[in-house]
Amino acid sequence: MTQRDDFNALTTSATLADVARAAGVGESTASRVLRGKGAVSERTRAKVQAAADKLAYVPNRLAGNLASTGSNLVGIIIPSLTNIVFPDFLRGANQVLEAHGHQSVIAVSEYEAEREERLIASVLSWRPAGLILVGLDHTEGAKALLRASGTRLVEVYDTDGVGLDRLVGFSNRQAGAVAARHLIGRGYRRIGYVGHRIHLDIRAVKRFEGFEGALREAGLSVVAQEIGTGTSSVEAGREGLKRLLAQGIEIDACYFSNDDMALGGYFHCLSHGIQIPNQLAIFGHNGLDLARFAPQPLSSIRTPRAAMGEVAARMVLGQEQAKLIDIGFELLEGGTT
Amino acid sequence: MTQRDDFNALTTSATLADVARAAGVGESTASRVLRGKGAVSERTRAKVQAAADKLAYVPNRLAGNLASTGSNLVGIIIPSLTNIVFPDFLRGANQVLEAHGHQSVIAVSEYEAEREERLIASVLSWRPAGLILVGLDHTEGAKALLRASGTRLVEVYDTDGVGLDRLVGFSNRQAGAVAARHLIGRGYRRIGYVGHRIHLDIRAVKRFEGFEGALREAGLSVVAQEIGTGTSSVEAGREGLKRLLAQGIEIDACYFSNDDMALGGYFHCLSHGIQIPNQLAIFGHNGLDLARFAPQPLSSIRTPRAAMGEVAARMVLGQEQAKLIDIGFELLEGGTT
DNA sequence: TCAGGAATTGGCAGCGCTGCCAAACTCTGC
DNA sequence: GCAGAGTTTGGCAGCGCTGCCAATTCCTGA
Repeated sequence: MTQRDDFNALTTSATLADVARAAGVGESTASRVLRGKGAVSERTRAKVQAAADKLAYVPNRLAGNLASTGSNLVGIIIPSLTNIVFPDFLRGANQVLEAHGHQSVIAVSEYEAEREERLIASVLSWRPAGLILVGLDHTEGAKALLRASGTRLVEVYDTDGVGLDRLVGFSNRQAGAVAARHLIGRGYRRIGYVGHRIHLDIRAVKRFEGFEGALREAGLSVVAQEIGTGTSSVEAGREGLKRLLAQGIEIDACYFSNDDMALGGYFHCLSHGIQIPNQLAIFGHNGLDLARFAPQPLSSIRTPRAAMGEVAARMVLGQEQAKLIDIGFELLEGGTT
Repeated sequence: MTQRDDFNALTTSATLADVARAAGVGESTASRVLRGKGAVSERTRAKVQAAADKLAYVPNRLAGNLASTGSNLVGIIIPSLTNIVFPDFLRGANQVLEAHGHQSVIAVSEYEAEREERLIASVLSWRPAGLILVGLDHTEGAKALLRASGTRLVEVYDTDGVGLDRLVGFSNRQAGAVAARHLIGRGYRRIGYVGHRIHLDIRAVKRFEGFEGALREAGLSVVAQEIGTGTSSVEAGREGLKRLLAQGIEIDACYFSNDDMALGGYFHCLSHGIQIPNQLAIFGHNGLDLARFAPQPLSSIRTPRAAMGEVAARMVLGQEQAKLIDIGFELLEGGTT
């Protein structure tokens, strides 16, 4: 198994002028043919196309977009790639964008607002057709940049607040409340919570707030909680529930900051012979596919991530009238509650 | 909750010339300050910086890169976003690229070679600094494009074959063989296989080939198999194992095309009271975190996806001498075999 | 004080493409 | 055969920036 060495031989790629010369036409004619716009006779069209093929011409969009002011790039800045939910979102967005000839520039903020601001500046320097951000919380500097740029902006994942331009998502607060009411409705009264590095994941905080609020309305409260210091993961959920139970406070149900965490809790119970849901009920958030096919499907809130990506993409392309779309969520009454 | 309307007011963003004028210096001086290269006196530096800040200047990289020929974009084309392994890879790559001031343009081929070719052309039109592709199998047209472009190319995930330029990955064939030898070593003899839409996932095919080869060396063979028609998922794995067992052929171990599938199989066994590993052993591929924290950690092959992303990024930036790096994999002797 | 060299600075020609406009065709119908 | 209207074509000025080179200013030390 050896690698070849003749790749990357000096190559200067052909320009539009090269194609035009080879086809014996003017630059603008060649341009018209290759972009498929403007009237061109069939005969010249064929000539130009042949020349382009022969030269393996790849248009230079740097030049094209500079000349026509405005690119077909769409920037997408997500908080993380470790949790499948953002790739799910990307998939939906990307599908629509690609179908409309747009390309995504993706950046990852790691849940840090300052980093997000830097990334926004970086992405804006490509003069994108639009920008998609997750959540409503951005630095003042970021907001100023966005406003000054005039780029179409779509914020996603969170409708608990006011967005800057367009917005598609769901209410995390309500999702938390729905989770709480579900548990209450099933008769659970001593409810615990296991969360992850919560100070950074603002939406998880909002869910918890909504959860607590609904408990309070029912005269209840979270009787024990355990907040991890790292990102969410199956491991963190498993550890979290273990520590929560070690507190010695009796609970009959546990709400987790998301499905990864909840699955960890579920695994902990399986390992330790804790009966689900009789001894302990488990509730997550996101409705991950993988948790739906556990022996007992995880009770959770299904968030339409890919659909949200599609809507966000359509919004960013200016194909949606509404400035605000609440895409909702769905209660999954699984077998763990 | 209402959306504001004053966003996207007509804004023409400031140009370098605007900044230069506002600072009372020449364009090239302003350019030097803002790029931080070239000697500039502290006094003018401050003036220019102040002007840029005041105007909320965001450089236009379309123009910048056009002028300097060559962008700081790196194209990454992956087969899919539904399986966490590619986001894992992206995360590693993205981290290194961002640290070096590069931006990733990401596209998804859905395992279709023709689509990959289109995406390559599309990405090349941005004159990226480099390109990362998954696997070694590309259309002739794609290869021609890549060769003609002279862009630095890194192929990843597969060393069972010869790459076009740079290459980092591991041998899927060997991974399959290691899995087989592990099962054989543990005494399993009647081995089944559950796979997914295998004609598209060439690397899964290679793993299976390696697996079968190692069985053959031991005088064994796969006694029953079930290949799904869709993409890999927990559900497909669960269904697959169910159908496999329904065939009525007795097996004592099952190899799955990856961990998602294997986890599905694991869940099936839990649901149906099949003792693992006594009645049935389960082996996956990828070493997903979430499967490591199941009651019985899934036996699997851990692939260093994020590390591979980092190496690929370094290669694409020209920071690696080697043209070929086998990054290996690790046998995870879990509790399911 | 002044030559000589270093440190700064500005001007301007492109990078490859698109958009506009005028020029050159082609076709009508009379 | 020709005006008039349509269809096709080519020329060229930018888009906003960088890279080069020349011009200017600022220091040296003698």
